[in-house]
Amino acid sequence: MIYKIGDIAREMDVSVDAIRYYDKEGLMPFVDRDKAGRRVFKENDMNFIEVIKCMKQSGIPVKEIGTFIDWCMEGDDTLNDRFEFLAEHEAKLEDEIKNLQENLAFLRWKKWYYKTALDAGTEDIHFLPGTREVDPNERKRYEAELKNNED
Amino acid sequence: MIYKIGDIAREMDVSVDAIRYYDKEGLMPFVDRDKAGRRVFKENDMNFIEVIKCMKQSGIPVKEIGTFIDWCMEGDDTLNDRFEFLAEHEAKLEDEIKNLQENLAFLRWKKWYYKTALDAGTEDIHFLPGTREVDPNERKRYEAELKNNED
DNA sequence: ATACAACCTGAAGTTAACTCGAGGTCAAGC
DNA sequence: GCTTGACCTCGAGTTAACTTCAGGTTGTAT
Repeated sequence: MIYKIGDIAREMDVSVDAIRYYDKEGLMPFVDRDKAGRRVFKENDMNFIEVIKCMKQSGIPVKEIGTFIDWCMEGDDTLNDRFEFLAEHEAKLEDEIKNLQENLAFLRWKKWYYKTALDAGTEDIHFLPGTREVDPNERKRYEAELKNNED
Repeated sequence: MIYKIGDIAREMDVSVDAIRYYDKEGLMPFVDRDKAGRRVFKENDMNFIEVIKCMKQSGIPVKEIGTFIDWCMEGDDTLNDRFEFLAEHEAKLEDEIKNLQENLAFLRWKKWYYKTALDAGTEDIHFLPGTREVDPNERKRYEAELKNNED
């Protein structure tokens, strides 16, 4: 089975132009061409495409992915480099996920803040009396309500 | 308690220039100035700073954060807009986290791939005999090993 | 046979989010 | 009184990752 650039773009969920850009930046040294000069991707190339897609989505810059792919082309001498690269980015991704989960918790508390304000018809319910300053205890009130709903 | 731009930069973990940029882009209409023209952040401003930090880290573009902050300045008429904004980004963030977790799982399988290759001294152990094409069964072998280690 | 969609290249353009440089103000410490 | 560090503005420069444009080739369906 072979694939054309459009198939790859669909598979990676990016534009055809983006694929050409990746290729130009050295992410696809494995790609063949047909006699008209069109890119032809083989079945085994899909392993690389999967790797590139994953790394892109994980926020690894194109140049770094290029380094990794270069190593893949060089053979067994670079096995350790590749392993360390992955281990490093595994750790980074773990951190990022943890951070995003904290951000998500924060967004949820703010959502509660606005839901309750909306129910009351005004944000005043969260302010210190007579001011427009947020009562520092409101967050605790939310956390308590959260715990309460865990039954 | 009041804070200066350097304090805010440290708190948000970005450069002082970045804070000035955010301000210029309309993210900080609440900030006061001292008589020398220096930015002065009040205790209540820290609520906004927290929101901005969270949204930035969640990947929300500066312009969109600006829209949200504008709504905050406008009062109770925009409560619903703000609630919907948060609900929308909550959903996006949930999706992104799910996606990153899948990417993390993929990175881990690739790490296993290279660890085993490293132990064997060659990537050949993952190739179909006589080729340089990855054996499609290798991933299943990894998954099986994963399950096995769950004891 | 001709239209059309899908592919190609090279070069220029775009956008977001900073970053840097030049030139200046101000308060505190020596 | 003078230096130093933290702040200021304005405007230009940078970078990554595409995107768009102009002009051209192919293979297939009507």
